[in-house]
Amino acid sequence: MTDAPPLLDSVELGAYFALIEVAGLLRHQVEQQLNDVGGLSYVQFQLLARLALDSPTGSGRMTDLADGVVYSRSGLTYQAGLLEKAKLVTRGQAADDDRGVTLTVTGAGRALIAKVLPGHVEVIKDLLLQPLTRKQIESLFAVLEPVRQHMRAAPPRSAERRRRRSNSAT
Amino acid sequence: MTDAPPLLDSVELGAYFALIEVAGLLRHQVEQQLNDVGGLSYVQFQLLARLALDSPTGSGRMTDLADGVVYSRSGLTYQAGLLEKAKLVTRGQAADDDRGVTLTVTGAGRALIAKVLPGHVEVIKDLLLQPLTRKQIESLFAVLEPVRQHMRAAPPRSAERRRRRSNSAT
DNA sequence: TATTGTTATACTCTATAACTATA
DNA sequence: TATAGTTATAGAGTATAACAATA
Repeated sequence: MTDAPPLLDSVELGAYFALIEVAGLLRHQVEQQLNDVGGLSYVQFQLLARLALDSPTGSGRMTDLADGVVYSRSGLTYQAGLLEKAKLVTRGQAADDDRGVTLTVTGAGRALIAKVLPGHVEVIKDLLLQPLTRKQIESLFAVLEPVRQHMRAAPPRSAERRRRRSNSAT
Repeated sequence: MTDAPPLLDSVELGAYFALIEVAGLLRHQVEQQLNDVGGLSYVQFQLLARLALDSPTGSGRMTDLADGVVYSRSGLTYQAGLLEKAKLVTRGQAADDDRGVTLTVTGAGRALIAKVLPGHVEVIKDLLLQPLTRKQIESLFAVLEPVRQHMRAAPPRSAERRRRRSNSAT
Protein backbone atom coordinates (compact mmCIF):
# COMPACT_ATOMS: atom_id res chain seq x y z
CA MET A 1 0.00 0.00 0.00
CA THR A 2 1.84 3.08 -1.19
CA ASP A 3 0.34 6.24 0.14
CA ALA A 4 -2.23 8.11 -1.89
CA PRO A 5 -0.76 9.55 -5.09
CA PRO A 6 -3.99 10.72 -6.73
CA LEU A 7 -4.23 13.91 -4.67
CA LEU A 8 -4.89 17.38 -5.94
CA ASP A 9 -2.43 20.14 -6.57
CA SER A 10 -2.74 23.42 -4.73
CA VAL A 11 -4.75 25.18 -7.40
CA GLU A 12 -7.31 22.40 -7.66
CA LEU A 13 -7.52 22.16 -3.92
CA GLY A 14 -7.80 25.91 -3.61
CA ALA A 15 -10.59 26.08 -6.16
CA TYR A 16 -12.50 23.33 -4.41
CA PHE A 17 -12.14 24.70 -0.90
CA ALA A 18 -12.89 28.24 -1.99
CA LEU A 19 -15.97 27.06 -3.80
CA ILE A 20 -17.32 25.23 -0.79
CA GLU A 21 -16.52 27.98 1.63
CA VAL A 22 -17.76 30.85 -0.50
CA ALA A 23 -20.99 29.10 -1.37
CA GLY A 24 -21.51 28.06 2.23
CA LEU A 25 -21.03 31.51 3.65
CA LEU A 26 -23.08 33.11 0.93
CA ARG A 27 -25.92 30.71 1.42
CA HIS A 28 -25.79 31.16 5.15
CA GLN A 29 -26.09 34.92 4.86
CA VAL A 30 -28.80 34.73 2.26
CA GLU A 31 -30.71 32.26 4.36
CA GLN A 32 -30.63 34.62 7.26
CA GLN A 33 -31.93 37.52 5.22
CA LEU A 34 -34.71 35.39 3.75
CA ASN A 35 -35.72 34.17 7.13
CA ASP A 36 -35.60 37.57 8.77
CA VAL A 37 -37.56 39.35 6.08
CA GLY A 38 -39.90 36.66 4.83
CA GLY A 39 -39.75 33.72 7.18
CA LEU A 40 -38.49 31.59 4.32
CA SER A 41 -35.84 28.91 4.20
CA TYR A 42 -33.60 28.85 1.20
CA VAL A 43 -35.32 25.85 -0.30
CA GLN A 44 -38.69 27.47 0.11
CA PHE A 45 -37.41 30.58 -1.56
CA GLN A 46 -36.03 28.58 -4.45
CA LEU A 47 -39.33 26.84 -4.98
CA LEU A 48 -41.31 30.04 -4.83
CA ALA A 49 -38.86 31.87 -7.06
CA ARG A 50 -38.97 29.16 -9.67
CA LEU A 51 -42.70 29.32 -9.84
CA ALA A 52 -43.03 33.07 -9.67
CA LEU A 53 -40.06 34.06 -11.79
CA ASP A 54 -39.19 31.20 -14.11
CA SER A 55 -42.56 29.80 -15.01
CA PRO A 56 -44.88 31.85 -17.21
CA THR A 57 -47.91 30.12 -15.70
CA GLY A 58 -46.70 30.28 -12.12
CA SER A 59 -47.06 26.54 -11.92
CA GLY A 60 -44.82 23.54 -11.83
CA ARG A 61 -44.90 19.83 -11.48
CA MET A 62 -43.54 18.28 -8.31
CA THR A 63 -41.05 16.07 -10.08
CA ASP A 64 -39.69 18.94 -12.11
CA LEU A 65 -39.36 21.11 -9.05
CA ALA A 66 -37.52 18.42 -7.21
CA ASP A 67 -34.65 18.50 -9.66
CA GLY A 68 -32.08 21.03 -8.61
CA VAL A 69 -33.87 22.21 -5.52
CA VAL A 70 -34.49 19.35 -3.17
CA TYR A 71 -32.76 16.05 -2.76
CA SER A 72 -35.54 13.68 -1.85
CA ARG A 73 -39.18 13.34 -2.83
CA SER A 74 -40.41 13.41 0.70
CA GLY A 75 -38.40 16.54 1.27
CA LEU A 76 -40.26 18.27 -1.49
CA THR A 77 -43.61 17.09 -0.17
CA TYR A 78 -42.66 18.47 3.20
CA GLN A 79 -41.67 21.85 1.83
CA ALA A 80 -44.69 22.04 -0.45
CA GLY A 81 -46.84 21.35 2.57
CA LEU A 82 -45.30 24.23 4.46
CA LEU A 83 -45.74 26.59 1.54
CA GLU A 84 -49.33 25.52 1.11
CA LYS A 85 -50.07 25.97 4.78
CA ALA A 86 -48.67 29.47 4.52
CA LYS A 87 -50.99 30.15 1.54
CA LEU A 88 -48.02 30.85 -0.69
CA VAL A 89 -48.85 28.07 -3.13
CA THR A 90 -51.79 25.87 -3.99
CA ARG A 91 -51.74 22.22 -4.92
CA GLY A 92 -53.73 20.85 -7.82
CA GLN A 93 -54.02 17.94 -10.21
CA ALA A 94 -51.64 17.96 -13.13
CA ALA A 95 -53.37 18.41 -16.47
CA ASP A 96 -52.16 15.40 -18.37
CA ASP A 97 -51.12 12.94 -15.69
CA ASP A 98 -53.61 12.04 -13.00
CA ARG A 99 -50.87 11.02 -10.62
CA GLY A 100 -49.18 14.34 -10.96
CA VAL A 101 -49.42 17.28 -8.62
CA THR A 102 -48.98 20.85 -9.72
CA LEU A 103 -47.82 23.64 -7.50
CA THR A 104 -49.00 27.16 -8.26
CA VAL A 105 -47.86 30.40 -6.66
CA THR A 106 -50.56 32.48 -5.13
CA GLY A 107 -50.69 36.25 -5.11
CA ALA A 108 -49.36 36.17 -1.59
CA GLY A 109 -46.50 34.04 -2.79
CA ARG A 110 -45.61 36.51 -5.50
CA ALA A 111 -45.89 39.36 -3.07
CA LEU A 112 -43.56 37.65 -0.64
CA ILE A 113 -40.97 37.04 -3.32
CA ALA A 114 -41.18 40.67 -4.33
CA LYS A 115 -40.79 41.71 -0.74
CA VAL A 116 -37.79 39.54 -0.15
CA LEU A 117 -35.97 39.96 -3.43
CA PRO A 118 -34.33 43.37 -3.01
CA GLY A 119 -32.59 42.38 0.19
CA HIS A 120 -31.68 39.08 -1.32
CA VAL A 121 -30.02 40.79 -4.25
CA GLU A 122 -28.29 43.15 -1.89
CA VAL A 123 -26.64 40.31 -0.02
CA ILE A 124 -25.44 38.75 -3.25
CA LYS A 125 -24.01 42.03 -4.42
CA ASP A 126 -22.31 42.85 -1.17
CA LEU A 127 -20.87 39.45 -0.51
CA LEU A 128 -20.26 37.86 -3.86
CA LEU A 129 -20.22 40.45 -6.61
CA GLN A 130 -18.74 43.51 -4.99
CA PRO A 131 -15.12 42.38 -4.84
CA LEU A 132 -15.16 41.19 -8.44
CA THR A 133 -14.66 42.97 -11.72
CA ARG A 134 -17.14 42.54 -14.49
CA LYS A 135 -14.72 40.28 -16.27
CA GLN A 136 -14.35 38.11 -13.24
CA ILE A 137 -18.07 37.75 -12.87
CA GLU A 138 -18.32 36.70 -16.47
CA SER A 139 -15.47 34.32 -15.97
CA LEU A 140 -17.10 32.81 -12.91
CA PHE A 141 -20.25 32.19 -14.84
CA ALA A 142 -18.36 30.81 -17.82
CA VAL A 143 -16.54 28.31 -15.66
CA LEU A 144 -19.39 27.21 -13.44
CA GLU A 145 -21.94 26.81 -16.16
CA PRO A 146 -20.30 23.81 -17.84
CA VAL A 147 -19.80 22.25 -14.42
CA ARG A 148 -23.47 22.59 -13.74
CA GLN A 149 -24.31 21.03 -17.08
CA HIS A 150 -21.94 18.22 -16.33
CA MET A 151 -23.43 17.58 -12.92
CA ARG A 152 -26.92 17.57 -14.28
CA ALA A 153 -25.95 15.18 -17.03
CA ALA A 154 -24.85 12.59 -14.48
CA PRO A 155 -27.77 13.21 -12.18
CA PRO A 156 -27.07 12.42 -8.57
CA ARG A 157 -30.64 12.56 -7.41
CA SER A 158 -32.13 10.65 -10.27
CA ALA A 159 -29.70 7.87 -9.54
CA GLU A 160 -31.05 7.74 -6.05
CA ARG A 161 -34.54 7.86 -7.37
CA ARG A 162 -34.50 4.49 -9.03
CA ARG A 163 -31.91 2.96 -6.76
CA ARG A 164 -32.31 -0.77 -6.39
CA ARG A 165 -35.70 -1.19 -7.88
CA SER A 166 -35.41 -4.18 -10.12
CA ASN A 167 -33.88 -6.34 -7.43
CA SER A 168 -33.50 -9.78 -8.92
CA ALA A 169 -32.70 -11.37 -5.56
CA THR A 170 -36.30 -11.19 -4.39
CA MET B 1 -43.04 52.54 -4.29
CA THR B 2 -41.65 51.80 -7.73
CA ASP B 3 -40.94 48.17 -8.29
CA ALA B 4 -37.49 46.80 -7.64
CA PRO B 5 -34.89 48.26 -9.98
CA PRO B 6 -31.76 46.97 -8.23
CA LEU B 7 -31.96 43.50 -9.74
CA LEU B 8 -29.17 41.53 -11.33
CA ASP B 9 -28.40 41.05 -14.96
CA SER B 10 -28.35 37.58 -16.44
CA VAL B 11 -24.63 37.02 -16.03
CA GLU B 12 -24.64 38.00 -12.38
CA LEU B 13 -27.69 35.91 -11.77
CA GLY B 14 -26.21 33.02 -13.67
CA ALA B 15 -22.98 33.17 -11.72
CA TYR B 16 -24.84 33.24 -8.43
CA PHE B 17 -27.23 30.42 -9.22
CA ALA B 18 -24.54 28.27 -10.75
CA LEU B 19 -22.37 28.80 -7.70
CA ILE B 20 -25.08 27.75 -5.30
CA GLU B 21 -26.18 24.79 -7.35
CA VAL B 22 -22.73 23.49 -8.15
CA ALA B 23 -21.52 23.81 -4.60
CA GLY B 24 -24.69 22.24 -3.28
CA LEU B 25 -24.55 19.23 -5.54
CA LEU B 26 -20.85 18.79 -5.01
CA ARG B 27 -21.18 18.95 -1.28
CA HIS B 28 -24.07 16.54 -1.33
CA GLN B 29 -22.11 13.97 -3.28
CA VAL B 30 -19.02 14.43 -1.19
CA GLU B 31 -21.06 14.12 1.96
CA GLN B 32 -22.44 10.83 0.77
CA GLN B 33 -19.03 9.44 -0.02
CA LEU B 34 -17.66 10.54 3.34
CA ASN B 35 -20.55 9.02 5.16
CA ASP B 36 -20.48 5.77 3.22
CA VAL B 37 -16.78 5.21 3.55
CA GLY B 38 -15.99 6.76 6.89
CA GLY B 39 -19.23 7.53 8.67
CA LEU B 40 -18.30 11.20 8.65
CA SER B 41 -20.36 14.27 8.07
CA TYR B 42 -18.79 17.02 6.03
CA VAL B 43 -18.20 19.20 9.04
CA GLN B 44 -16.53 16.37 10.87
CA PHE B 45 -14.34 15.72 7.88
CA GLN B 46 -13.36 19.35 7.70
CA LEU B 47 -12.39 19.42 11.34
CA LEU B 48 -10.38 16.24 11.11
CA ALA B 49 -8.74 17.30 7.88
CA ARG B 50 -7.71 20.63 9.31
CA LEU B 51 -6.06 18.98 12.24
CA ALA B 52 -4.49 16.13 10.33
CA LEU B 53 -3.47 17.96 7.18
CA ASP B 54 -3.13 21.64 7.95
CA SER B 55 -1.69 21.62 11.42
CA PRO B 56 1.88 20.44 11.93
CA THR B 57 1.08 19.44 15.50
CA GLY B 58 -2.25 17.83 14.73
CA SER B 59 -3.85 20.16 17.22
CA GLY B 60 -6.05 23.17 17.12
CA ARG B 61 -7.88 25.53 19.39
CA MET B 62 -11.68 25.40 19.45
CA THR B 63 -12.10 29.04 18.57
CA ASP B 64 -9.75 28.79 15.62
CA LEU B 65 -11.46 25.69 14.36
CA ALA B 66 -14.83 27.33 14.56
CA ASP B 67 -13.90 29.91 11.97
CA GLY B 68 -14.76 28.70 8.51
CA VAL B 69 -16.10 25.36 9.55
CA VAL B 70 -19.00 25.73 11.91
CA TYR B 71 -21.42 28.52 12.45
CA SER B 72 -22.06 28.44 16.17
CA ARG B 73 -19.98 27.65 19.22
CA SER B 74 -22.32 25.03 20.47
CA GLY B 75 -22.25 23.41 17.08
CA LEU B 76 -18.53 22.97 17.37
CA THR B 77 -18.80 21.57 20.87
CA TYR B 78 -21.33 19.10 19.57
CA GLN B 79 -19.16 17.98 16.69
CA ALA B 80 -16.06 17.83 18.85
CA GLY B 81 -18.00 15.64 21.22
CA LEU B 82 -18.91 13.24 18.46
CA LEU B 83 -15.36 13.07 17.20
CA GLU B 84 -14.08 12.48 20.72
CA LYS B 85 -16.61 9.75 21.34
CA ALA B 86 -15.44 8.08 18.14
CA LYS B 87 -11.83 8.28 19.39
CA LEU B 88 -10.84 10.37 16.42
CA VAL B 89 -9.70 13.33 18.49
CA THR B 90 -8.79 14.04 22.08
CA ARG B 91 -9.60 17.12 24.07
CA GLY B 92 -7.05 18.84 26.25
CA GLN B 93 -6.20 22.10 27.97
CA ALA B 94 -4.72 24.80 25.82
CA ALA B 95 -1.13 25.59 26.69
CA ASP B 96 -1.30 29.30 27.33
CA ASP B 97 -4.93 29.97 28.14
CA ASP B 98 -6.56 27.97 30.87
CA ARG B 99 -10.00 28.57 29.42
CA GLY B 100 -8.97 27.18 26.08
CA VAL B 101 -9.55 23.70 24.77
CA THR B 102 -7.32 22.02 22.25
CA LEU B 103 -8.40 19.32 19.88
CA THR B 104 -5.82 16.79 18.73
CA VAL B 105 -6.21 14.15 16.06
CA THR B 106 -5.55 10.62 17.16
CA GLY B 107 -3.92 7.93 15.09
CA ALA B 108 -7.34 6.58 14.34
CA GLY B 109 -8.37 10.01 13.15
CA ARG B 110 -5.43 10.22 10.80
CA ALA B 111 -6.12 6.73 9.56
CA LEU B 112 -9.71 7.57 8.85
CA ILE B 113 -8.78 10.65 6.90
CA ALA B 114 -6.32 8.61 4.88
CA LYS B 115 -8.98 6.02 4.25
CA VAL B 116 -11.53 8.53 3.12
CA LEU B 117 -9.36 10.91 1.15
CA PRO B 118 -8.88 9.03 -2.13
CA GLY B 119 -12.58 8.65 -2.71
CA HIS B 120 -13.13 12.21 -1.66
CA VAL B 121 -10.65 13.44 -4.23
CA GLU B 122 -12.21 11.19 -6.81
CA VAL B 123 -15.60 12.82 -6.35
CA ILE B 124 -14.11 16.26 -6.69
CA LYS B 125 -12.28 15.29 -9.84
CA ASP B 126 -15.24 13.60 -11.44
CA LEU B 127 -17.81 16.18 -10.59
CA LEU B 128 -16.00 19.48 -10.45
CA LEU B 129 -12.66 19.28 -12.19
CA GLN B 130 -13.23 16.89 -15.02
CA PRO B 131 -15.24 19.17 -17.32
CA LEU B 132 -12.80 22.04 -16.87
CA THR B 133 -9.54 22.92 -18.57
CA ARG B 134 -6.52 23.73 -16.52
CA LYS B 135 -7.01 27.38 -17.34
CA GLN B 136 -10.55 27.30 -16.14
CA ILE B 137 -9.56 25.71 -12.88
CA GLU B 138 -6.97 28.40 -12.36
CA SER B 139 -9.53 31.00 -13.26
CA LEU B 140 -12.05 29.56 -10.82
CA PHE B 141 -9.52 29.75 -8.06
CA ALA B 142 -8.43 33.23 -9.04
CA VAL B 143 -11.98 34.52 -8.92
CA LEU B 144 -13.16 32.77 -5.79
CA GLU B 145 -10.13 33.51 -3.70
CA PRO B 146 -10.71 37.27 -3.44
CA VAL B 147 -14.35 36.59 -2.68
CA ARG B 148 -13.33 34.38 0.15
CA GLN B 149 -10.98 37.01 1.47
CA HIS B 150 -13.71 39.57 1.23
CA MET B 151 -16.19 37.40 3.08
CA ARG B 152 -13.72 36.67 5.81
CA ALA B 153 -12.91 40.33 6.17
CA ALA B 154 -16.52 41.12 7.00
CA PRO B 155 -16.96 38.08 9.17
CA PRO B 156 -20.48 36.81 9.47
CA ARG B 157 -19.87 34.47 12.37
CA SER B 158 -17.64 36.74 14.35
CA ALA B 159 -20.31 39.39 14.11
CA GLU B 160 -22.70 36.96 15.65
CA ARG B 161 -20.15 36.06 18.22
CA ARG B 162 -19.95 39.41 19.85
CA ARG B 163 -23.44 40.47 18.98
CA ARG B 164 -24.69 43.07 21.42
CA ARG B 165 -22.09 42.64 24.07
CA SER B 166 -20.89 46.08 24.99
CA ASN B 167 -24.36 47.37 25.46
CA SER B 168 -23.95 50.98 26.47
CA ALA B 169 -27.52 51.12 27.78
CA THR B 170 -26.60 49.05 30.81
C1' DT C 1 -44.41 -3.44 -13.41
C1' DA C 2 -42.79 1.44 -13.05
C1' DT C 3 -43.74 6.01 -11.60
C1' DT C 4 -45.92 9.90 -8.82
C1' DG C 5 -46.57 11.57 -4.62
C1' DT C 6 -47.68 11.09 0.47
C1' DT C 7 -47.05 9.50 5.18
C1' DA C 8 -44.73 8.01 9.36
C1' DT C 9 -40.73 7.90 11.60
C1' DA C 10 -36.18 8.53 13.09
C1' DC C 11 -32.14 11.07 13.02
C1' DT C 12 -28.73 14.75 12.34
C1' DC C 13 -27.59 19.22 12.66
C1' DT C 14 -28.02 23.92 14.19
C1' DA C 15 -29.12 27.74 17.14
C1' DT C 16 -30.40 30.11 21.57
C1' DA C 17 -29.88 31.11 26.08
C1' DA C 18 -28.20 30.19 30.51
C1' DC C 19 -24.20 28.90 32.95
C1' DT C 20 -19.15 28.12 34.66
C1' DA C 21 -14.54 29.41 34.72
C1' DT C 22 -10.68 32.00 33.48
C1' DA C 23 -8.37 36.74 31.61
C1' DT D 1 -16.39 43.03 32.30
C1' DA D 2 -15.25 40.12 28.33
C1' DT D 3 -14.02 35.75 26.45
C1' DA D 4 -13.77 30.30 26.03
C1' DG D 5 -16.36 26.60 26.14
C1' DT D 6 -20.31 23.54 27.73
C1' DT D 7 -25.05 22.25 28.50
C1' DA D 8 -29.96 21.84 27.82
C1' DT D 9 -33.36 22.32 24.83
C1' DA D 10 -36.04 23.15 21.00
C1' DG D 11 -36.74 23.31 16.12
C1' DA D 12 -35.91 22.72 11.17
C1' DG D 13 -34.64 19.79 7.60
C1' DT D 14 -33.64 15.40 5.47
C1' DA D 15 -33.83 10.60 4.34
C1' DT D 16 -35.87 5.87 4.47
C1' DA D 17 -39.26 2.72 3.79
C1' DA D 18 -43.91 1.46 3.29
C1' DC D 19 -47.94 2.71 0.98
C1' DA D 20 -51.85 4.17 -2.49
C1' DA D 21 -53.05 5.39 -6.99
C1' DT D 22 -52.32 5.94 -11.76
C1' DA D 23 -49.61 4.79 -16.44
